Amino acid sequence: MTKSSPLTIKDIARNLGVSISTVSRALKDHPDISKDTKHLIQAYAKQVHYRPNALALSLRRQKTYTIGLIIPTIVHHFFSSVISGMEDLAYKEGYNLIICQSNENQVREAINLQTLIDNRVDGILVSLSKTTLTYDHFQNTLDDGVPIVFFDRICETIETDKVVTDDFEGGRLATTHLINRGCKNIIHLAAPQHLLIGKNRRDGFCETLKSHGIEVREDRIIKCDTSEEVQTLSKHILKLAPEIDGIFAVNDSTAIAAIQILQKNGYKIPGDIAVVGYGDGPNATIIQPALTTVIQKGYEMGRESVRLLLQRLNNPGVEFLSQVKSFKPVLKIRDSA
Amino acid sequence: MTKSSPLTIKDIARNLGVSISTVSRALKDHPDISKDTKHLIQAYAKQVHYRPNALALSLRRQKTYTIGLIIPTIVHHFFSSVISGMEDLAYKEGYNLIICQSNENQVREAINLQTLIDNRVDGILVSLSKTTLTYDHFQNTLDDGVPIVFFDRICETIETDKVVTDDFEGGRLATTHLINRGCKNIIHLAAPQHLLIGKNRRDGFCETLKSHGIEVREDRIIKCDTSEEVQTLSKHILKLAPEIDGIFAVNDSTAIAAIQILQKNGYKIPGDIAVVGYGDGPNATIIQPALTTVIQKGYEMGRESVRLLLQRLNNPGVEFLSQVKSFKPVLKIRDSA
DNA sequence: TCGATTTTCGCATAGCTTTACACAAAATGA
DNA sequence: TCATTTTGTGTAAAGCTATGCGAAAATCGA
Repeated sequence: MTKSSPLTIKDIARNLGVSISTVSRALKDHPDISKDTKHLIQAYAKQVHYRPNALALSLRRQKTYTIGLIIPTIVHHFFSSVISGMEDLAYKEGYNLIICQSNENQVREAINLQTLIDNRVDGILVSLSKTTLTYDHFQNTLDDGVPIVFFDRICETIETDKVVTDDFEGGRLATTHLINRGCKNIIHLAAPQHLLIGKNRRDGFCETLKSHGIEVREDRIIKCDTSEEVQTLSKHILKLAPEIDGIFAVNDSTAIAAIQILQKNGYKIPGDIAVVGYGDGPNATIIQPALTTVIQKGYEMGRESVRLLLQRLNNPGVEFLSQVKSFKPVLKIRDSA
Repeated sequence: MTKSSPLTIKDIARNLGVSISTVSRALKDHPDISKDTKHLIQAYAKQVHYRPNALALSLRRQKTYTIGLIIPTIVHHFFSSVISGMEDLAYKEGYNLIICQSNENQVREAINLQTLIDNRVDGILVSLSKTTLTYDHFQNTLDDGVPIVFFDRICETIETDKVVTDDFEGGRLATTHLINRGCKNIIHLAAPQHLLIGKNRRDGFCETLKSHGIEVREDRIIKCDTSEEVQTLSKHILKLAPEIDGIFAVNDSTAIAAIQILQKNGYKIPGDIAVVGYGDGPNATIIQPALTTVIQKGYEMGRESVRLLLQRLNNPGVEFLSQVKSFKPVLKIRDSA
C-alpha cells in the first residue's frame, strides 16, 4: 500500500544528512569517500533496497545497454530460436533486448525502427519483413551512427555486418539430394524473390538442376512460402503432381502442408513424390514420413548476430570492416526424401 | 558518416535563436506561442527530423509507456501467440513491450523483474517459471505500486488481476471425452503440482474419474510435461502401456511424443490407446492421427492481459478490484481420441 | 501619453545520476 | 608557527524535456 515512488540518491542523501554526490560516490566505491561514510551509506542503501534509476543513468551516460530487435514474427520456431540465442548472449554481456515484431509489414517495421531509435538503443538487429522494398531508413540510422546487424533476411545493398545461412548452398544440397534419389521433375515452392533468402535458395535449386543437365522450367517454380498459401494453391499443386517426383520447399511448414495435401490425394511420400524442407524445426519429426530438411542454426545465428553487434558497441570509435558471417547448412536426411 | 548524436530542442533553439522552452511549446502546439514562431520552429524541426528523446521524456513524465513481460520461454507456440496478442494491443494503445524470458528459472525471473523495475516500466505481465516457489518479489513490486497481471501460470496467493484458462474444466473435458470413448484405464502426464495449471488439470482429471466411478490411482499420474521427459520416461510409459487405454497429456508436445513412442512400439492410436493433448498448437494437425486436444486461446489471453493492465495504467488513482478472467476451454476432437 | 491588458517568450526547476571542480578541514613538513 | 599537501565532502553542470511563473513587449482604451 506504500505506493511510494522508488527512492533516489537524493532521498538517501537527505535521510543521512550528506550530499547527493557523496551518496553517488559511496555507492560506487569511489576512493574519495572515507570508509565510515561509505559503510554507512552502503548499508543504508542496501537496507532500503535502493536501485538506481536506469532511465537517468542512460540519459547521463548516453548509453542504454539495450539492443533493439526487429523480427518479422515470433511464432516461428526458427525466429524463436534466433531470439533465444540473442537473449542468452546479450543477457550474459549485460545488455537488454527490446523485441519488435514487424508482422511482415514494412510500415510497422519502419515504426519499430523509429521507436527503437527514440529509445536510444545502442544497436539494432534486423531481419527484413517480406514486404520491405526500400531500405533508406536503415541506411539513415546507420549514417546516424547506430550500428545495425542484419540476420537471415538481410539487405544486400547496405554495407554492414550480416549473419546468414548459405542459402544457395542449402538449395544446392536439397536439390542434389533429390536428384541423387532419382528425381527428374522437381518443383520448387519459393519465397518472394526480393528476399535474398528466397532468391538464393531458388538460385541454388536452378543451378543444381542445370549442372545435372535438367531443364529449369519457370512453371515449376511457384511462389508459395506458407502453409496457408499451400491451401490456396492446392489445386495448382495437385494439377502438377502427376508429372512430378520431387518438391523442394523453401521452409518446413510449406513442405509439411504440401505433404499433407498430397497424401490426402493418394500420393505416397517419398515413393511418388519426394519432399525436402528447409529449417529443421520440431515439426520435421512429427510429420509422417519424417521430413528431410536443411538444418538452419537459429540459436547460433542469434548469438553470432549479437556477438558482431557487441564487438562494435564495446569498441566505440574503432572502425570495423563489415563482416558477413555465413553458416554452412547441413542436410538432415530423414524419410520424406 | 555524420555520426552526430541526435539533435535536441536545445540545438533547435540555438540554431533558431529562441529559447528552449519556446521550442518545446511550439512543437506541442501550445497556445502561448505565436503562429509565426510556431510555423518557423515546426518547419525546422521537421526538416532536420527532430525526434524527442524518449529517455528524457520518461524521466520527466515519470511514465515510460512501456510494459514489461516475463515469460518462461518464447519457443512455444502458446507463448508466442500470447506475445502476439499482447503486442498488438499494446502497440495500438501506444505502449511498448519489453520481453524477458525466464527460461523456467526462478533466479533469472527475479533478475528480469528487477531489470524491468529499474527501467521503470509502467506495468508488468507475468507467467511464472516452473521453478518459482516463492512470490515475495512480486508482492513487493505490487506493494510499490507497479501493477502486475498474471496470465496462464498464475500465482494463487497474490491479489491482483489474472488471466487463465479454466484448466479444471479443460481437464474435465479431456477426461470425459476419453471416458465416453470407453477408456477405463487412463494415465495422466502431468505438470509440476506447484504450478496451478498443473494442479487444476490434474484435479479436473481426478474429479472426472471419480464422478464416473473410476478409481484414481497415483501410479497413473506421472510428472512428465515435455517431450524430452517422455524420452527419459519412455520405459516407464511402455511398461504401463499394456494395461491402459487412454492418455491425457498436460500439453500437446508431450501428447505427441507419447504417441510417437507408443506407435514405434506397435500400439495403435487411438485403437489401443486414445490420446488427448492440451493447447492446440500447429503440431496437433501434423501428427498422425491428428491430435484431439483442448483449445487454449493464446492470442486472446495475451490481449486480455494487456487490456486488464491498461485499465489500471490509464486510470491512475482509481482503485480496481482484482479481476480473474477465465477463458472457457473447448475440446477439439480429431482422430487421436 | 500613460496605465491596463494581453500576447509572447524566457528563466528556473524538476526528474535522477554522474563527475569536474572547488573548498574546507585535517595532516604533514619545515 | 606557517606553508603545503592530503583527505573528505559539497556545488554545479550536464544529459533532455516539460512547465509554472514571471517579465518584456505589444496592443488597446481612455
